[in-house]
Amino acid sequence: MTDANAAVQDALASLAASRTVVVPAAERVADRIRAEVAEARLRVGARLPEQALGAALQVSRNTVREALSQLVAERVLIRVPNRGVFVAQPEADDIRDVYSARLVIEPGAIRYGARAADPAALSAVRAAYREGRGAAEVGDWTGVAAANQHFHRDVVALAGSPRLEREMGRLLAEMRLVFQRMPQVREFHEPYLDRNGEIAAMLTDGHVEKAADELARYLVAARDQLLDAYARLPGGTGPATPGR
Amino acid sequence: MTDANAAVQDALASLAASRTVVVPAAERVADRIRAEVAEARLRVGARLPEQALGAALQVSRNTVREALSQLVAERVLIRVPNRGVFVAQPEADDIRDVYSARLVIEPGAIRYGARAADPAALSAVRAAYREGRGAAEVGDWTGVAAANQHFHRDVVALAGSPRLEREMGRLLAEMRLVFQRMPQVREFHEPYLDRNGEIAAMLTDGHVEKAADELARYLVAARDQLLDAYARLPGGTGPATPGR
DNA sequence: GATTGCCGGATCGTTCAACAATCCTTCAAA
DNA sequence: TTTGAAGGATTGTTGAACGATCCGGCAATC
Repeated sequence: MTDANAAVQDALASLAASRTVVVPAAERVADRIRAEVAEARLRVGARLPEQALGAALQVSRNTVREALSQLVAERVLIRVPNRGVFVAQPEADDIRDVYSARLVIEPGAIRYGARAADPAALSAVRAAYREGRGAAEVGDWTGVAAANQHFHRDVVALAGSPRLEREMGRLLAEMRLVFQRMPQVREFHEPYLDRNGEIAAMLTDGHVEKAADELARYLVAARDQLLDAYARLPGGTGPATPGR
Repeated sequence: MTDANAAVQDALASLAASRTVVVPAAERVADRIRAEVAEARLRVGARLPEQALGAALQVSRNTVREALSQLVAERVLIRVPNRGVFVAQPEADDIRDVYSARLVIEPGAIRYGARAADPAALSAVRAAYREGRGAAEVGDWTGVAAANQHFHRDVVALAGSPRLEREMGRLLAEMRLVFQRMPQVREFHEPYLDRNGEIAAMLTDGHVEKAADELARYLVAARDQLLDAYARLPGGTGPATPGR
């Protein structure tokens, strides 16, 4: 390939990229709010008034509505008709449901996933475990929590299904909302770090059934620990959406 | 309980019900379009112009946009920025992805589902199989196809997770779009009817691992048969969204 | 005949203003 | 203390308008 052809190829690639970079305003607003929630700057139960949000972000109220609807579809927010949109506040039944879904998806991905024997996918699972180990060694428990999510995300990536990965992303976003109300990050993550390592090792050694069964037991234990802590929260576990 | 108390109770129940019956216009529009697609009156690739739709349904264009966005989030429609919204037209990669997801979720629900041993849930699976058997006996292959979807829906219900059931509903909606392009309903469903019955029997007999593994093989076979037929479609398998 | 450039029309994404409906809070009356 | 009414806030929807984008058709050029 000559230099002239390479230049044309570069220009075409750049043009194609520029065509995909234009992001509609509503999507930008949704991205922004999603990040605010994910980083816990927007707390569970917080109300997002359309008017104020439009003024703050310099977009019209209609655009805000579109963005909020997108996040409602992702279950990050919840819309109460005629009352407003709130950051979702998962309650005990939500936790049970999320774990019921994870209990099928995660061991299922290990046992039946199209990439369950793919060295690259397995390597990502191990890397996520090591990321958590590294964070724990410097006492960065927020980092341990993040790495734990990467671990579970990468387990589901064994499925080789973008659709399933997106749904898992939604479940993990809900888990982050759950943990917003849990100050004791260390308590909920430290006991599972070694278990992540064991599961990763079983996977690497090809013991998929053992790994799947161990992960199922792990998820049951984690769910029960969370439900126990939730039941002891101040203010109890009321409706999933508070008053304004 | 006296008659006067019963009347008050009735009135209160009626009032509570009326509070939940008010459906926002955008949601009614989305429900309407969803049904048109599910019943194949709106074909894959069809374009849905906002203006015309608003005039036809007597709602404003903004309300149409909200409804369309909801269906885009469900993957029933696909939005091409600045060009319009189209009924999604799954291509080969979409089929691969949907099956990769189902290959994890369905056997996973059998193996790890919270309701995998629940007699009522297992009874629903058997009933769906019998529904298909009944439809086949009168040559109603559309009915066989519908019963087949109920079968798979009810397998996933073994998970005991409303979130997972909703996601499965989306995957099944996509399968219906796939089959819109397949005139030979009988060919794609008849071979699997007996297999549905075998899986249901294994479940009833408590052979969950055998049932899960058989379902995985079934899904692989179904996927490969579909991909083979898709490759032979007239017009080939182009981009997932046609021109206007 | 094939390619390129321009123009017009259609319509999408967004904004704005307005209105009806709903809900919540506050205050006064019983 | 309870009930009812009024006021204010805001949500759901409508309609008009405008800028941006895209596509198709037509004419000019090679």
